[in-house]
Amino acid sequence: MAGLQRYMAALRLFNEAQPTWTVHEMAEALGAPQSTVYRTIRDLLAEGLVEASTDARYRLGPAFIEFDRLTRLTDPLLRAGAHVLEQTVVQAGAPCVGLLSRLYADEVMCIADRASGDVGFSPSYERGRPMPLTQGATSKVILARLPARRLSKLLTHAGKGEDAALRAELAMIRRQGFLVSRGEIDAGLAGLAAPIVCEEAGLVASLSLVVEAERLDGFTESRLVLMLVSAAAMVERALRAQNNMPVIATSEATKQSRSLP
Amino acid sequence: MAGLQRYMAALRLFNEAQPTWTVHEMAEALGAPQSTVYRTIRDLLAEGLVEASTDARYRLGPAFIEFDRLTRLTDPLLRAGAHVLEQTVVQAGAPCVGLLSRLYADEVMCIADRASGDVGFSPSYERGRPMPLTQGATSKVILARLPARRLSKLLTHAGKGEDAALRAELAMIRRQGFLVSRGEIDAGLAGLAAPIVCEEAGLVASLSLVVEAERLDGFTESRLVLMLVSAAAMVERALRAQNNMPVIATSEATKQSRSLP
DNA sequence: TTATAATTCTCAAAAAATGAGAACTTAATA
DNA sequence: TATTAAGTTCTCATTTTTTGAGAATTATAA
Repeated sequence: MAGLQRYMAALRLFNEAQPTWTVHEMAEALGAPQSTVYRTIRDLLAEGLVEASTDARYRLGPAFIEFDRLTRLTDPLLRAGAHVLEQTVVQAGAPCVGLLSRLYADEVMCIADRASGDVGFSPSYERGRPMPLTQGATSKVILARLPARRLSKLLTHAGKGEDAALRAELAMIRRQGFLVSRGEIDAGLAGLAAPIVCEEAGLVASLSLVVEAERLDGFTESRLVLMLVSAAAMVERALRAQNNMPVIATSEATKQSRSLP
Repeated sequence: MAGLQRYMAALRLFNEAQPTWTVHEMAEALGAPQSTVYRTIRDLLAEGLVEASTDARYRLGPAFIEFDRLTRLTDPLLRAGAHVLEQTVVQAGAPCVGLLSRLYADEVMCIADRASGDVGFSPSYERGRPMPLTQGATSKVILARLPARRLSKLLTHAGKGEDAALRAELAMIRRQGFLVSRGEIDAGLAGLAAPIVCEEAGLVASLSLVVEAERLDGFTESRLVLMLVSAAAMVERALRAQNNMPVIATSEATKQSRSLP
């Protein structure tokens, strides 16, 4: 393996299940000789992408925290949606976690989460954690609004190309404009999601709420869905406003977007 | 330039001041032909480290959010300190921002920040933003506790190797065990910081609070300093506890390190 | 100390990156 | 629709880097 791939293959070894690795372990996992892995690690160390732990182990380094901040400042969905996300959680008026999520490779990843002050649970969807494409309201509203070609490719890749039930469900979600699911990801929790689509930016995402399923009576469900759909529309408008002006926020751009009704 | 450096040089172009770049701009900035830059970008795209923006521009990609989460789950200082940080901010009983910070290359970077509910300011120190080594309480308490050799190297590198006043101040901080500074980073704000040192982990960091300078009367200052110093000690203990129980608890590693005094 | 593990270094062979420009795509325009 | 122009990928001979095996060196622990 060559170039960037070699380095990324090494970095991708570090995961929740095994957050620290020895050179020996990495060499085994990558099928490469130790001398090569040492060289790889040396380069990654120099860039702050990994750092030495104890006992000759290595872990991911602080550079990611720096780049994460820049991503946070840069990502159009975050810039457009962070404020709405916060409002949504506050206005939900019940213990809940709000999520902004998007496609990431062949999965869906939450890029911002915001809990109300009083939550006693933590959903599997959380900032930076890739989640399955075809499970949960958060993911499925995104799938439902994907361009046909992109969807087909993704589903095929996920081995769900022939799943007629899923296709039908996605069509239903597209008509309905939102989705509520119960216990599909976490037992006892319900997800409510609305899609966020911005053609100009080639962006399909979702705004969702996770609440305790038993607290979600019919009235609350309707109220939260209405709120979510409106909030998603606000994010869409903010995205469009962004697109009509450069990403680099000059003071003028800031003024303009603030003056929108 | 070769290997990882080439890719990182490209990624490091993306910053707060210019968060999106065209290939043409990058080629100019890197002093490389466009064909080379296109290849670099193609590789970075494939890994999710950059993504296409509008108008043939590129921005940092979502992979950093994923790695950031793993870093958050992995970093010993975060694991040991996140809870104490939250407690500290709550117990401060005044509008404030709490920070956990550490060395990062030749700078100091906050790796966790936590605002009390009622803050009306945002300090320059924030999660993921590299800050100068020699300014602000947050940075200076770290410098003060660095091993002599490391400190000299860093100061020389920063062009402050001969700064006798700084040396004297650091000696004072070392004796005192904390530092309070006013307006050194942000006008109108004060920083209070205590060092966090864990030899076993080769770690020197700081726990700090940022408050409005005018609200910081003598009594409050003493109270907050006491609290910070205690909180820092708690983080240190948590770090030591972690070190006796490696992140991956293989039975052998556990046995070995537990036998440490 | 000695032993053991961790890390860096050496070298020729193999593989990959380079740069200039041609070729191809895409989006906007006349 | 034809025509640009801009963006992106491709081609190929040359240069540069990476590779792997093991030796050499440097920490670390008994």
